[in-house]
Amino acid sequence: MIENSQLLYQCNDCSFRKLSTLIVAKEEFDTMCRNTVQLQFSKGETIIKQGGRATNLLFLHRGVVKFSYRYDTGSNYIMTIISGPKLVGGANLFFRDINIFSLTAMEECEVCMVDIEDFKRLALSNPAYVLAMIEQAMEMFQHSIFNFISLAHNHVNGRIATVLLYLWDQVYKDSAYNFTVSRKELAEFAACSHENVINTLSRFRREGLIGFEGKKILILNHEALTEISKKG
Amino acid sequence: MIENSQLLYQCNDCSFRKLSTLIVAKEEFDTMCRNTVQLQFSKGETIIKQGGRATNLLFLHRGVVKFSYRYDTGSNYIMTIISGPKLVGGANLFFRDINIFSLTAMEECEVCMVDIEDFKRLALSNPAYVLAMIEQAMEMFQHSIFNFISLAHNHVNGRIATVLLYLWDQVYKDSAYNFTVSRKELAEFAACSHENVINTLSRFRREGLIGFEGKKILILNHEALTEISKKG
DNA sequence: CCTTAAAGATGAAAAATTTCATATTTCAGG
DNA sequence: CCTGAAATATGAAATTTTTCATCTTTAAGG
Repeated sequence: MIENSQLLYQCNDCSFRKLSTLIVAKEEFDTMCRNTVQLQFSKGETIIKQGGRATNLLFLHRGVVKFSYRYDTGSNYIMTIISGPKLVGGANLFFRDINIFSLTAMEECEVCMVDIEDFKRLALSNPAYVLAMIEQAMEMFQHSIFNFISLAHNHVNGRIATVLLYLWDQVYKDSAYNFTVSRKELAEFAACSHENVINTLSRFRREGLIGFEGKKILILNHEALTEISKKG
Repeated sequence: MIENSQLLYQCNDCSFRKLSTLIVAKEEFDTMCRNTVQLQFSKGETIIKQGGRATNLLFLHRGVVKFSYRYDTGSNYIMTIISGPKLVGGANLFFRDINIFSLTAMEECEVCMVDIEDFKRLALSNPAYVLAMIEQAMEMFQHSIFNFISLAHNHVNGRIATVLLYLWDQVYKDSAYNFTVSRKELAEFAACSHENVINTLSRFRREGLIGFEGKKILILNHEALTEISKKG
């Protein structure tokens, strides 16, 4: 457990700790966390910077973050968006020294940064723990892959439908946050121009597939969108 | 070691065994392989079928294979192409029961199929071995990711350049095989129509960037192609 | 409350891409 | 050697997508 009087919340409530201590002893887990820091990030803040050193394993307690890749030309591509509580940093943190992507808070986020060496120390004495953590990280990866497949196969229509459904079903459903991703971010996620996103969203709204409530996006016809996501 | 008088080749020469026994004892490795089978696949044969059960860890000794995803509509997308010797099946085999992709031989292939339960048994007693294997599998994954990023960001020009360079640098260079991927397969890899591949390859040839030698594709101007891969 | 910047919206022109029609080449099998 | 299927090639029409110009709305700061 983290020894700090100014903790944002108590480690007893931590879902990462609960999950981990199903496999490793509480004492072992708390030893791993002796260099761990709890951090808070506001909307738009960079948590991990592309090109920087990967020295921590990251657990997202609360909030929504995006993984993005930036080109020399300045354009961005969003690989995936996820909400906590979830282990992040399997793909780009586990076994690479340098971060491939940036990680940016899309909502107020609470994060624990575990020292990667402390994690490896525990991992080497607990093979089952490694397997469980990798499985966690893979889950996130698999979602990105299906998004990529949609990208490779579908036209913008289908790509935007896929992205909307993913965000609705996997990220914002049952979450305290509103589904309020900007058109520009949706464009970076669906890999098209932001004008195309704006047009497509307008059309989806005219057709009654989605609705707007202020900045919030609502899925009104899940089946029809699923159909578009698959076929078009 | 596999006890079989009709082995395609001897386990003493196996690079998977050499790599593994840097970390685990020879006896442990050979115990893991007691249910392992050596198999040979001809060009076009399916090694692993999308939707089928994932019961084996796969080591590609020799040959070239493609990972592909098939839609209900019948269209294919090639996720990546790799050449042996390499561990395959990290992403779709390690921690999923059902294969997400198909694996198809693009050349004569020699493969060892290790029972996943036998692997897990060894893994649970050797955490360092898990880490090493995951790292192997991640390497392959990272290549797919950069290909996906090119897909998301570039026009067909750049995507085809990226794919050609990847195949030339990572798959066919220093290999006994010829770079003879069909236009249709290149299209499935670069996510565009095969006509577009044909046109683009013709243009690249006219501009002296690539050359054909029978069915074989040659990269003539690596720098120029790299430029296109980055900027276009 | 005003000002300004950013986000959202719309339509037309330009560019990229796919589809389709058609032709040629290659290659395996009878 | 012939034949048919598959791969390669080419060009034009149709479609999709981006780019650009312009405008409105929203949100934040002074």
